Amino acid sequence: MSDWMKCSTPLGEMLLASDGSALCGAWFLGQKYFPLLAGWTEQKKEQSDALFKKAASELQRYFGGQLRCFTVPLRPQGTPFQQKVWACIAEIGYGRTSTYGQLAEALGSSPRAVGAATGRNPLSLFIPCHRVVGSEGFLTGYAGGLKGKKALLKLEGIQVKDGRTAESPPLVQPSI
Amino acid sequence: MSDWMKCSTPLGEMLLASDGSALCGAWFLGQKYFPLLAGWTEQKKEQSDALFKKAASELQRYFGGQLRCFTVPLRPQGTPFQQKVWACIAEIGYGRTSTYGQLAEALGSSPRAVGAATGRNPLSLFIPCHRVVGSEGFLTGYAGGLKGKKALLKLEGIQVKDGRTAESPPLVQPSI
DNA sequence: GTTTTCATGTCCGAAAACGGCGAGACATTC
DNA sequence: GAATGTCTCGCCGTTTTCGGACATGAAAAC
Repeated sequence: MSDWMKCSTPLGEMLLASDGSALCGAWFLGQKYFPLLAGWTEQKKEQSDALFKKAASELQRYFGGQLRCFTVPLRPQGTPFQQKVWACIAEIGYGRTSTYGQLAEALGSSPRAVGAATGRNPLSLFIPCHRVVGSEGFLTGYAGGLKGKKALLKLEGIQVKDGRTAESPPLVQPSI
Repeated sequence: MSDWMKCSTPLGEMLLASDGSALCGAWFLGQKYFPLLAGWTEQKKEQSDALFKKAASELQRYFGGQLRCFTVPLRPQGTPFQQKVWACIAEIGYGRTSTYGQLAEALGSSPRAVGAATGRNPLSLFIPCHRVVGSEGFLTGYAGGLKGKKALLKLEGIQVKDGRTAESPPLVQPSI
């Protein structure tokens, strides 16, 4: 149950998906995990349109450096564990980073599992998984490519040098 | 998401479950397949109460021989295939029987698969799976015990002798 | 410094096991 | 010959099991 639209960003084209009342997908074209959603009733079309409009506008402002916190309603779909991971990631503030290990500890899970769940994030950018890096600050992976991850971190004011973030052990931090 | 109540019948105690707007479970205590339903909001309590009242009353009249067709709204939960099987079973009229094989043929499936789905019927009595017997009329199985199945068939006017129904090849028949 | 080795939790796909059956093949009775 | 009984095998949807694959990290070995 989903409507979708394309939307272009400095990192390449994205696909936005809505379930009628909230954003449930934001993928880079051609990224690895790309669930195809099915089923769709005409009636939700209008609400989706409004949603997309807002999402696209927020993206634009984000990339312009004029927005630090998304307000589109989000409803990512996944397993209970994945939802928990994504919820944790959502709390990492703009310009901040956290590590797979830290998230794992907070969740009483393992870094590996967190990594896997992070990789399935259906809401690139909106759920800021680009703010999650390896324990030593290495970027390790991103749906939009490591170059994309680097660009995003730089946009948010985080130095990336030699493939890793500058500040040694990054900290979790609630958003403003 | 379900509220429930106990209810006693000549075949033993039953548990009735509601999802707030329809009956979604009617199990004999201690039967094999007994899905535990979770989650429940207070607000649906009242509707459920009315539902249960009606269900219990219909059961009583059914056992008294004064009711041949249940009218409580049903919403059994199961896989698509199970739903189809249960829908088929629901069409076997009072005092009639069908076989696993006949149902299988009607569904383009196999007797074995139909048997399995029948065994998971969450709405004993309301979905009259006691009217489904083996190809030779043998009773083969029932959540409330074979004795219960026999008693129900007898109540509906079907002879059971030597563990099998009298009329040789039973027929499918729409309810009145 | 590196590199290797291992432990880890979760998810996914494939494969196997399991039924509230039935039909056909035989053997065994009258 | 029937009429009965036992056996085997096919049937097909579900459930269970198992084996990898991972956007990791910590410790041990060079």
